[in-house]
Amino acid sequence: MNIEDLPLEALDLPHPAREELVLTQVLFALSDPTRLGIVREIAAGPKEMAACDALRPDIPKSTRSHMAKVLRESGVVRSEPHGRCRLLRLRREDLEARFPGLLDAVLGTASAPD
Amino acid sequence: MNIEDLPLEALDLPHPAREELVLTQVLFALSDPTRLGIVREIAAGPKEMAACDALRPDIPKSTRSHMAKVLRESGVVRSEPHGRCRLLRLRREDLEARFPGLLDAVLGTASAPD
DNA sequence: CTCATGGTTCCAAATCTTTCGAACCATATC
DNA sequence: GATATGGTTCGAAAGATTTGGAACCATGAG
Repeated sequence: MNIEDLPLEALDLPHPAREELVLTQVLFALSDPTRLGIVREIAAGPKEMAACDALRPDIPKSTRSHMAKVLRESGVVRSEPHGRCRLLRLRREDLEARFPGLLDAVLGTASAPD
Repeated sequence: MNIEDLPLEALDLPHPAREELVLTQVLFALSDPTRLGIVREIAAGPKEMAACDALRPDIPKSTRSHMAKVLRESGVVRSEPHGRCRLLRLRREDLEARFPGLLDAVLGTASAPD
């Protein structure tokens, strides 16, 4: 059974359903360089929050958590418990369904100097 | 001679050059419902600021001007003097060159309820 | 069970954005 | 030239977002 098939309620933090995604909120979530950096990092596959370079240096826990929250609440990312860590997964299919081509366009752009 | 061919310095307000466009700034400019509304309105062709529905109701001049400014400074829009008015023009080619597919993806989405 | 780790929540401070009045500027029309 | 119109700029107030410390929670490892 795949995590995608679980009802969203099964996860311990609230995630918007696909139909609830709002374009302006998604654009806002992606409009911050650090958050966009996280998204780029998990584009190739899910990644533990603790392993994200964009979150690592010396950023306090609460700040990192807040960044993940903005991505989660906008529906860009799914955050699932994974042992002691949290796995961040890009909600590719949901985003593609609601906003076709958007993610590819955003990720397709060379990352520097954003 | 086309406005597109003029050096940016020829316009009375500063516009970033194509190479200077920054993805996160563009996304931020588009992440506000009113500003996105303006962009949708000028997607089919340039439009006078004064004719934009998104700006019309009872919004004070200074507020409207500020909204146009955010779009202009991020490079989403070119604002050219046009008689007494100002013509807003979507910087399609520049955006397409820097962020291929982004604008289509953003505009392709049904506008409601964003 | 105990501890370390990774993360969340709550809260307050700092920062950034938005809003809008007032003053001002430019163009078009009379 | 005078006036009306559409817009900019400035500055201040209101509102949102971001940052980070402290307390807390859950899981995995010992």
